[in-house]
Amino acid sequence: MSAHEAIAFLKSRSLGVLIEPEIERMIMSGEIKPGDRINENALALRFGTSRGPIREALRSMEAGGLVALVPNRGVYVRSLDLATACAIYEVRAALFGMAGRCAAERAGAEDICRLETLVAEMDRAVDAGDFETYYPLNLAFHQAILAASGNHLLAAQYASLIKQLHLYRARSLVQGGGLHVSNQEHRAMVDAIAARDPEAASRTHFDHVMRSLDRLRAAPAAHAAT
Amino acid sequence: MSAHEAIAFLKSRSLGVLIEPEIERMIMSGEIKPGDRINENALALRFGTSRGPIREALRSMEAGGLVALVPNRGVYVRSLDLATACAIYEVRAALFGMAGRCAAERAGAEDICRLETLVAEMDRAVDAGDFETYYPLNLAFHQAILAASGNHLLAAQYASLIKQLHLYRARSLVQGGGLHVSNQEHRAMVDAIAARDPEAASRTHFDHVMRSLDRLRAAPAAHAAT
DNA sequence: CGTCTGAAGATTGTTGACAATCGACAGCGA
DNA sequence: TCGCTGTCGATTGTCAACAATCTTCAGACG
Repeated sequence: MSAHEAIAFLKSRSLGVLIEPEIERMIMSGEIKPGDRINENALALRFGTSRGPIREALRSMEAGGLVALVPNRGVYVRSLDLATACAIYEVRAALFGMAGRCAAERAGAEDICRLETLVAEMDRAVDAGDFETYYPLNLAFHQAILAASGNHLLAAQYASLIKQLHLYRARSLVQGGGLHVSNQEHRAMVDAIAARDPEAASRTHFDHVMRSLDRLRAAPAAHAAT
Repeated sequence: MSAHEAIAFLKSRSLGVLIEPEIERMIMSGEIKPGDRINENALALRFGTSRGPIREALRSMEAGGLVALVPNRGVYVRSLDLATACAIYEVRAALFGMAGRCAAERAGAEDICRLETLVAEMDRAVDAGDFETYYPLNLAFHQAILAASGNHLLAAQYASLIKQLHLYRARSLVQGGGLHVSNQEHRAMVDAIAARDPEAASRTHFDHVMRSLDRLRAAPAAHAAT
């Protein structure tokens, strides 16, 4: 498969496309923080390219909501306030509800099996108090549902929202709230999918995200002014 | 206000940003058709710029799902097959359901008033058999609901999906199906919002789009192979 | 007659340089 | 001392040119 990889690498050779996920990684890892200005020259120097591909990558990321373009002043990593984060959660809830509904209608046996396995593993992690294991399992669980929905656009849009949520200043609070043990909800979700009950699946998935939104709203407004 | 406009024009001066909606218009108007290849030189010549801003605009549009980038071969106007169009409809239904729910919770009196006015006008257009009037009213009605939802992201994502749907080859069929007089559904939607009933609003809005999806699926597969 | 090879033309991907704009700072005046 | 103005450095926006790649098409070969 190394030949395939090499071909794929050569195929995807347009520096802008290659650079974009790298800049995304820099944002997600915290190397560049929300509100920071991005210097095109510095990035070009870092990646050993000219500014053209950098600008292309940034324009693509702007459409994805990760950065904001300010004319004649450069691109800034977007910084989300509470209201915007809540708006994202609402959209996310709508998408996730639909994902549950579609999964209930279309999930294959192996999809359901995988979901049940993940819930079981999360149960074990919760019992052991091992949140280090729980968190990635939780991510994998949500992604497995999106995959089971059979709707690629749905999955892509959802992933885009998750990325944007990383730009919320007080996201640690959200993550902390997310660790709120909600595996009972997860089990209800899988049960609805396994029962092929689209309505129940839609409701449980939707409510699952909306409860996170409630926790987000209830969290102390610990975001500093810019 | 001409001074303000001039200032706004100067402010937004980055050719890429200015060019992007222009290319969109060319696609929406059918000047460029789905599947067509876009020649950067031709566009640059047409707009009197160099290829740089053109490429930036295209990269942004690619993120919006209007065009597809094929390495070393150029950008193509995306062409949607039936399955992809259905996937878009599903996401659209999810978003629109959420929009109805939010509108039921947050719409102002003037929002509801506007919605009722639009439904009344559509009623009149239907009675008169004036579909030429009905169609833009229908668009305005949907947009008014998105505005009443108070969620800008929701409105933006919805608008993006509508644009993408224009790329479906047999979209005339969809539009024809859309002209299927559904003003009773519209009235039910507004009633649910006016009654401040989020659940009913969510359901009516969601079903409204899903019924369009059913019509789309039922339509004869009149799309030619590429 | 069909297929393969190779060169020509066209188009994309990328670069470095130039012009325009913005923010900061020193200097001047009240 | 405070506010205004003009200049300087830094950065963005844009361009024209170069290199690499792909497509096309003519011609040779089996």
